[in-house]
Amino acid sequence: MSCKRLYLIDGMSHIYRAYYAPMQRLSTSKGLPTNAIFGFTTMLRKLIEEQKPDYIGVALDVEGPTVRHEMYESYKATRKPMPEDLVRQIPYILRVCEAFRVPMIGFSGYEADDVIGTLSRKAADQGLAAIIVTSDKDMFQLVSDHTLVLDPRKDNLLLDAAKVVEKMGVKPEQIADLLGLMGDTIDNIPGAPGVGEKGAKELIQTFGSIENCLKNWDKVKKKTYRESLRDNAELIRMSYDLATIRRDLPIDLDLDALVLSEPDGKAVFELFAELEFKSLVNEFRGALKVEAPSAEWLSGEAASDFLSSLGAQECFYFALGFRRGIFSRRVAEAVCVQGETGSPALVNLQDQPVRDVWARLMQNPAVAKICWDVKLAQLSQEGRDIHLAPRVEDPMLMAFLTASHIGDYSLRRWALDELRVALSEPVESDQALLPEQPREALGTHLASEQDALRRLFALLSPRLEEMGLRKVYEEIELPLIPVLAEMERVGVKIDRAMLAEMSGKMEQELEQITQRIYAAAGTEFNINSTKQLAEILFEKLNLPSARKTRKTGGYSTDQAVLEELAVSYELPRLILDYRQIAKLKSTYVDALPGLIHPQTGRVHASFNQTGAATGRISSSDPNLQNIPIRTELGRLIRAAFVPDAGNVLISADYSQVELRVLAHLSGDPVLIEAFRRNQDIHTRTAEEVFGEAARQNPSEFRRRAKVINFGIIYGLSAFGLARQLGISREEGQAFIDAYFERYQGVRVWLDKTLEEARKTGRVRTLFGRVRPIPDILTRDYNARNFAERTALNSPIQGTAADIIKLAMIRIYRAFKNRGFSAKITIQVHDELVLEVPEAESEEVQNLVRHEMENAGALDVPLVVDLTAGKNWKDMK
DNA sequence: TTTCTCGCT
DNA sequence: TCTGTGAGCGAGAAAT
Repeated sequence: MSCKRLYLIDGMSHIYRAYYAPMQRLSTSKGLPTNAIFGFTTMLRKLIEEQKPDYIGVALDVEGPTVRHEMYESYKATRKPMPEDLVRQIPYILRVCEAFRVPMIGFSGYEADDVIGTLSRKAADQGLAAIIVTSDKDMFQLVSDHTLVLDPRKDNLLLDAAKVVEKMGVKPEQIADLLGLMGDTIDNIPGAPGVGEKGAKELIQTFGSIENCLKNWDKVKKKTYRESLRDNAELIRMSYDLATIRRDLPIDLDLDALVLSEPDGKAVFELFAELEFKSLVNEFRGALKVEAPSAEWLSGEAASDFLSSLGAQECFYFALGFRRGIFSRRVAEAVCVQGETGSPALVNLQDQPVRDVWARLMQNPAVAKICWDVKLAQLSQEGRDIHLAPRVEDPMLMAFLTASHIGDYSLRRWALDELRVALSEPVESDQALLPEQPREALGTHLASEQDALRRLFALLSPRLEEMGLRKVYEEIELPLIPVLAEMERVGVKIDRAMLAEMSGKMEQELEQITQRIYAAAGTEFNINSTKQLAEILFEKLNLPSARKTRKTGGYSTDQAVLEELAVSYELPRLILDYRQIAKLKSTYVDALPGLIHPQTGRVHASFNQTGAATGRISSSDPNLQNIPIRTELGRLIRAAFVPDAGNVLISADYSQVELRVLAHLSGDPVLIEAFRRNQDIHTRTAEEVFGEAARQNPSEFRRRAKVINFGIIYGLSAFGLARQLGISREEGQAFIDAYFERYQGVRVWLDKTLEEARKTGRVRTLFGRVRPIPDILTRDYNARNFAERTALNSPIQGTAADIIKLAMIRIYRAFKNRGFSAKITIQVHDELVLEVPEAESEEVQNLVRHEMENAGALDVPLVVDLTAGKNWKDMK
């Protein structure tokens, strides 16, 4: 087609389809659903890009009754009102159209269909091709030589008159007749009673139109149709009118307004940022003007004078520029600093005299040092003897505390979301930053980071206050920074030779198992590939497949599935053996030696303070919180974690800390009494729930009670409990009922916590840490259930996390105060591992026990189990 | 980059 | 009646 093309988008049809599309739930961190907005946006962009329209417009319904309602009061009466979480998205969809400069057209009293009908006719009159973008069959009646229908859901299927006949069995101009007879349940158009799709098609094909059918009703063979036509002429005519799209509304075809134009980049960027469409934001990032605050490079005396002058201020803000050192650890080499008053300035930290002044400033307790990620600032400067001393402020931790469900606490993300500032990529290299990097680019970047963190601090500090988080921030998170920094700096010693030996043995064993697997499978394949394995098991060997994977629907080959199969077949058992060894070898035995620092000879993992929404600490590079212990083979790896000569490892473990927290939070008398008497909690639960049976077979019923006790903390269902214990759902429910019968305080607390979540949208730990629960009232069944479990688990897990954090701070301070050289080296949620000079061991053990047991002040005692040893495996 | 699997509390 | 049904993490390998 050589003539210009006008694309008329049926807005309502796309909005509804986007909303109901089987896409994963999409919503912003603030809880605004965005699935329909996202779907609509994707459709719009794809259409523009692929079709390159000359003219484009979106037709939308206008609120209020239409001529069709006047015609027939039941019109669309069966249609449910627009779902509330779609209603909320409509204004944003309008903003998407606006930002992309796609005109929206509606006409009061009529529907979007009528607007499209009218504009497509006018376009045809002017020699344009009109392309109606819709998935709605009603629109087929508009198809002609100059008007086509495009269905973007069906791979851009373009329908002309011939295709309509093929699909519907009638010509485009007969579609309204067809619909008039068969009716439409969605729009509640009645049609001819007793005549459905099949009958309507036949009648129209025979008689050509509704009028002709009515005229010749007596010639119809089938009795029901004949009588329906005879008795319902009025109804049928009205139905025809309802189904007929108007093509004569008094609206102009203003082609100048419909010309496809460039999107409003800034508006698109800001809208996508607000909607948290990450990839789309990136695409439009360039459109945003970065108003880079300017900062001047100072050197020599000017730099020293500037830094000295900051010592007299109340606070200063700084952003560091990093070079990448060993294992990607960062080394600070430049900094942009701004006082509470005055302009920012840039300083090269490679200059020794300047650095000395900077080091003194960093230790000046009179001035507050404000920086995004203080622990990183600390660790990236320690090689240069620069240490941060109180007071410090860390807006990153404020961000974490005020929005712990977000999960991303990069300055970049927060500058984007809260300030609508798109930071440039960080300037980082393996070389020295200066003079490698142009001073200008580095300076601009650091200045914009510094400016962003200063503004975020101003924003987040009051928010912290409003949310009642000041105490957690000042008494837990800030004091924890130096504790974690020291853990990372000290690291842990790994016995490289021991791991090398293990690796060799495992290699041999894997080789043997591999051969047996190939023999059992009858072919060689990549055992690590779940896809290839599934093919062998379930297609080649035809073993019964139990489950599909969640995302791609492939056959699952996880442990549970293989265990099940291993009862009857050899191959799955071999795979399980292989997997265990391969996992341990690749993840631990072979990976750990590579992380030993060449200078310290130790492994320095990161302990991330913002890694878990509940307030737990996470560990990475390597993760020291998942070193094996459950299996004998895995446990051997712990023997490679050793102290330096003359030192000993001490492990201090909270006993049942989460159930004790539950006892305190719920105030349940039975639970509290059990802990006050220092009873075995699983045995006690077994006796409470199962009564006499538990005394007959204590070990079995203790096992069941243990599953229930942990299940309660995680929000277990009858189904889950049944699966875990291999019992029926009904039995599972009976156990849960029996549990709550005995622990009524727990039931009350769970209900109260859910109520709080529903009322406030958040839950809190004992110490006030907040976890927002945005999905607690959503209509999405799965999402809501998930939110409920989160709401119940977070206060428990989070309070336990608060307690051990407080204990760590107390221990750290006590060590400093009393001059011990003992160091905390690892934290595993309810366990601390310390490296201690043998001479200090006994005193330190007493100290650690005391500080840990008194960190919580719960209504039940906190109990700590202490062990010591020459490696992390053999602890006694 | 995403998916699957599996190590820990 | 059924849906899908236990929290929080990080890492390696394969597939995309």
